[in-house]
Amino acid sequence: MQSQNQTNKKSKAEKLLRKHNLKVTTPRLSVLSVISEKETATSQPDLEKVLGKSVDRVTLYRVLNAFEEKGILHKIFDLHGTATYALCSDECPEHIHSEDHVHFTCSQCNSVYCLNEVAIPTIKTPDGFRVDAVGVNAIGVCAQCISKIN
Amino acid sequence: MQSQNQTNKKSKAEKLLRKHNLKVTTPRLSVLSVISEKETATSQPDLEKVLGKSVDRVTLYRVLNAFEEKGILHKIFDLHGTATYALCSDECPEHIHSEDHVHFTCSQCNSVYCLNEVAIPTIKTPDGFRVDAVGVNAIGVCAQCISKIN
DNA sequence: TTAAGTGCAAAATCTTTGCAAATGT
DNA sequence: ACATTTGCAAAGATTTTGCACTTAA
Repeated sequence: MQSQNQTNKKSKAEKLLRKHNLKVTTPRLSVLSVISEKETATSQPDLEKVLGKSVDRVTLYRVLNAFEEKGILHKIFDLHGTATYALCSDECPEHIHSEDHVHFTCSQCNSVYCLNEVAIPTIKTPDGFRVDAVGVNAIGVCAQCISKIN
Repeated sequence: MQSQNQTNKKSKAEKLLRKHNLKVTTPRLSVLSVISEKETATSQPDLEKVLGKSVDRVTLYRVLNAFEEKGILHKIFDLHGTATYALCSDECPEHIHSEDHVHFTCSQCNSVYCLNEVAIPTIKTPDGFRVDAVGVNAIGVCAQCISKIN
């Protein structure tokens, strides 16, 4: 069952890469694996820690950039301006990242959750501004950290 | 009239500094001057450009950090993750920056506008999450850039 | 086979830290 | 006069670039 799961994930990742004309390589699979196993967006430093020396730092930069370009991942900045990455929910058109869902950032553990279920409110901006997308970032304490605090 | 304006601004800035127990120095006044003259949040690189060599880069870092700590400025990250700074609307409590207003980021010119007038909607998060603050970031095209496009 | 991708070394940036000199109160 | 703040130099960290070697298709 565990291995079944692994297999599924692996083939999913492979399909994803092929769909975007990216060659299936070890570093790319590793990155996808780490990111898709986490519920929260993963920061670049975290990725480096988890992947260790199995993936070169420079390669990591290039893999993440490629994934972002292709619309596989989207980049969110946490409270400290550190880049974090999460799988695009469905199909992000390349180079356009609407991010039209709510991000929740935990001020304790610094995790970024993508809350796809929560609806985005409509914002009325003044003037002659055109709004293309609205991102909502809630800051607070996530369930895990709340239990730790108590 | 111009000089009258200058004088007003100057004394305003001075009061602001004194209120927060910060000494009134040339670099600090320069930074406040640049930031308060712009309608949009100013990025650190922009500040460096405008201030030139009149203010040391390291000093700029420290001035901005001090201002953020004291609640004089708040820090927003633009689409590229670059730190930008804007005056806190009223009185931010020190060290806490709820940013309880809407930010509008122009995808053309990368400017960040603080829309103090627009109300923040209430977000209902699931689970056992505790929400402390909600930030809303609208992405689109600002009035100036729209006219350029046409 | 061959174009794409990786890893290493090295450059270019960005940010922080330590300390002596300058400045505001 | 004295604590703060500044500027410089230097350390640390982050990100980018160039190029030879490797690998997937």
